[in-house]
Amino acid sequence: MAGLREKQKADRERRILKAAVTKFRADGYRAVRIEDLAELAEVSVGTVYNYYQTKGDILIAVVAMEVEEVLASGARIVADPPLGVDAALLALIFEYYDHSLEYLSKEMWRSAMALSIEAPGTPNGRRYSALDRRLSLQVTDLILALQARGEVRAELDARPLGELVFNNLNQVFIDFVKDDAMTLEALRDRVTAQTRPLAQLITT
Amino acid sequence: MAGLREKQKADRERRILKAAVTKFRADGYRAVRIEDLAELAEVSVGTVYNYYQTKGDILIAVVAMEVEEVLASGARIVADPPLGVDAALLALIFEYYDHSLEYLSKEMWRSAMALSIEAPGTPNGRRYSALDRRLSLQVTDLILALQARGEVRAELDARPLGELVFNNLNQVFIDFVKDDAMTLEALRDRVTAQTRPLAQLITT
DNA sequence: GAAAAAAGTTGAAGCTGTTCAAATTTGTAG
DNA sequence: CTACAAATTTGAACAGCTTCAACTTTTTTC
Repeated sequence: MAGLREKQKADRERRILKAAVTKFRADGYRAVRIEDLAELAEVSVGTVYNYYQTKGDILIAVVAMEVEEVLASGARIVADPPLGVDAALLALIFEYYDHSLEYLSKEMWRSAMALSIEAPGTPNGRRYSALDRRLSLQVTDLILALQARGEVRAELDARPLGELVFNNLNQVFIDFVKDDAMTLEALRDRVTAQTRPLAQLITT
Repeated sequence: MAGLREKQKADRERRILKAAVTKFRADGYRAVRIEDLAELAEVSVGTVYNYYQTKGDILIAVVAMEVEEVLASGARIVADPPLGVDAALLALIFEYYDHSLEYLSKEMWRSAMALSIEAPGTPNGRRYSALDRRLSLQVTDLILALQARGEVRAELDARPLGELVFNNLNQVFIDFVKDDAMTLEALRDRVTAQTRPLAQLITT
């Protein structure tokens, strides 16, 4: 089919998303007004709301692209983890962390996290939470892979362990984006201090 | 001194805070307008802003009262923890959880958490983060107490371990307030599944 | 006790996310 | 090609948080 209408629709949505990525990174999520996005995307304010339910919805769409990439990178590590429990866990965690600021500023992360907590029932919030869950499952998958290789004690239940590790790395990441002065290196150091002793405890 | 001015000032602040507690619990943080608080407290909208910087600031003040109480309860457990590493850790965690909904609804928690993440530099955000830090330190203190009693391996560093346990209980609590259908019992079960194996690993 | 200064209160105006009824554009039928 | 229907766009209107210049109350000064 690909009628004129469909083509224009897809084009408008693309333009709005592109405007959002550009503006959010340049001026920060907070400072950007819907009117600014509409102007840059060459549509009206009402049209923006035709494609995205709220301002937060636009941000989540941007964040989701980033997290999908990270999940793909993580899958490669789970498929063939480095030797050693601590090395494997930290490789996955650093993969998450190191890519985190590639497309998103700390301010954008803060806003996205705040949105997902404040409005968990909305499509936005659900979408963000679903991504979190997939990240958590990926950590569990890694532990399962390490158990299969005989590196992690077989009697331990991988699921709660994976959740524990993910919850910790996620909370440390929250602290990281809350503090504009904190470097990626400091972030790595902190998570290492907490993850390594655990890794040693669960190693066979 | 206690001049008339000081007395009226303290009285107004008290009335605003009381109005906030009442209204937030009754109608939810989101639904309450500053105008509603002003009306109930018998002041003008402008006066509310004279005592609190933002709407979020009022919420943080309410939440802070709650967390202070929880810290006091927690201190009693740290002073004389139950026997057994898992029992002691879970006693402290349950103390936190069980009191959490006494004065605050899930919606209020969500809003407060979102605020602290979104605006970490404001007095509000800093205040909330400081409370989190004190909670985290309390968990570390408990582990130190258990080490002193010889129940936790002496060679383990209590600080990162305490942070790990706190980060996990905090993240699980976030998931709890994000899901209106989740019960306190389910919350306890989840944190137990994750904390107990760790407790066993660190036990002497 | 009156006048001046200091502190605090007030509510209308400003700003920005969101809604919705009218207008426009695109697709379809005869 | 014209008339009609369906889908989409539009921007003015609305709501609620926040600001601030004018006003009121309390304190200080003489």
